Amino acid sequence: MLGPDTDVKDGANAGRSGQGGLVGVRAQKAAETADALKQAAREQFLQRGYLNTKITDITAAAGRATGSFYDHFAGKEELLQALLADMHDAARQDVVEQHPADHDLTDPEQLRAHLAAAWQVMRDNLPVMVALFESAMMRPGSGHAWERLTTDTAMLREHLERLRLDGRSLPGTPELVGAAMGGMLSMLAYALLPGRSSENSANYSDDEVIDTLTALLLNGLSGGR
Amino acid sequence: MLGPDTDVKDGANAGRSGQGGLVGVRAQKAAETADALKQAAREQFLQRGYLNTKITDITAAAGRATGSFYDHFAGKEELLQALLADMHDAARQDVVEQHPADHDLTDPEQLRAHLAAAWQVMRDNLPVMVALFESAMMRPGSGHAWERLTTDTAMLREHLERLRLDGRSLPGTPELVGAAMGGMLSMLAYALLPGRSSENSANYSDDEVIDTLTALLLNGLSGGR
DNA sequence: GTCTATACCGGGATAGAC
DNA sequence: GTCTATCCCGGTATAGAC
Repeated sequence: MLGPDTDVKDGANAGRSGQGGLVGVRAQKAAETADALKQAAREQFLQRGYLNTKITDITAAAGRATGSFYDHFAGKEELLQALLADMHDAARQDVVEQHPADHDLTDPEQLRAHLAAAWQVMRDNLPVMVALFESAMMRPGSGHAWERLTTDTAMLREHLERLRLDGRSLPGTPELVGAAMGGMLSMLAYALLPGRSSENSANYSDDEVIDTLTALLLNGLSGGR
Repeated sequence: MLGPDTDVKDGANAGRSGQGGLVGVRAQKAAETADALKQAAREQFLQRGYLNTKITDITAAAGRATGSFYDHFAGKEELLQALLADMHDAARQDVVEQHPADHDLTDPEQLRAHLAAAWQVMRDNLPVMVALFESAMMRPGSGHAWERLTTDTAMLREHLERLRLDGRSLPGTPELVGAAMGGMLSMLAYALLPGRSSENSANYSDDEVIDTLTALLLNGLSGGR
């Protein structure tokens, strides 16, 4: 459970070594190392944070030598991009297939479903989320933070624009409202999700958080009255 | 406009140098240097971010030598604490005097006033806010982020608790709702405030932001209907 | 492909002259 | 009190052996 599996998986391919199939045994081992590094990076990012994680932390956790890192990635930044790409690949189909017909964020069930989905995505990809969060927070005034906020809430914004087209009046521009909602969501996620429940003083279940956000965003503090 | 004023202000006191009054001329010069360093730090934190700012950036901006820094502060962290203390001192009376009688966040005017006040405080103390934000974001899972979120929204939480005592039903626990609101606010502030308007793609006036947040928090997406 | 060993550098922190 | 000069460490990145 500690390190990623280091056992060689190319047994089927390695019956005759040296000769090598078209794929290449070495290439497979290389891919394994790259994967091990990525997996170790995820663990480390979550535990120490992205900025605090040193290259040596990653290689050590992966059980590889320091120098090996640079055989696969140019640096920490590039590794993060790779993780991001993996995440997108994995998320692509999910999003597409379960994002069907109507969108009305005014409907309690739909709003809740959207919030829950977003929350789940963040939970499932915490290491990457944390890393992106930190790297975006790094340059105030550069617009990076705002950029992330708007791109991450693109889907949300579309729904809000649809609402507006349907003649509903929004609290503000779809962009700003979406950013506000997204900021709220990601800030809470960053504050609550990464903590091991024992140590963290806050003890809210996912359901409780999502229920609260749904109620707040749906009817505000006045509770619809 | 570049560096802080280096002209000596103790002219009234320095008529006879060497002898020295009870205050001490050197002590005054020292205080000036400390102030210059703090002021320079604020500028640098805002421009480069807290984590990116090197000691040498601060001393250079203050027009002092590197070594001088350590005659006044043990390190960057301690400097930040000093800035924080200054901010609290300055903010103390303002908060106390203009925070009178009734609190009903359900009242549009009062909610707006509270949001506007919070926004203004953040704007007025951007460098410190940015620094605290970054340093809190640094250790995921440590609870630091959650801690900041809850302490920063202590006042908000109290108001919410009062609401609840008055029999109003809230979207969730005061703590969680307050954290959500605070997260939304600080995230937006971090994303919007530090940008020089020209470069940043987002161009929202303070009023527009506050109006939007007021409407969103008051009645939610459904707009009270 | 992966290792060990090491060069290299940014930046924090200190010593001692002025 | 402040400066200059320097030490020193953590951490990145590379070279070359295996």
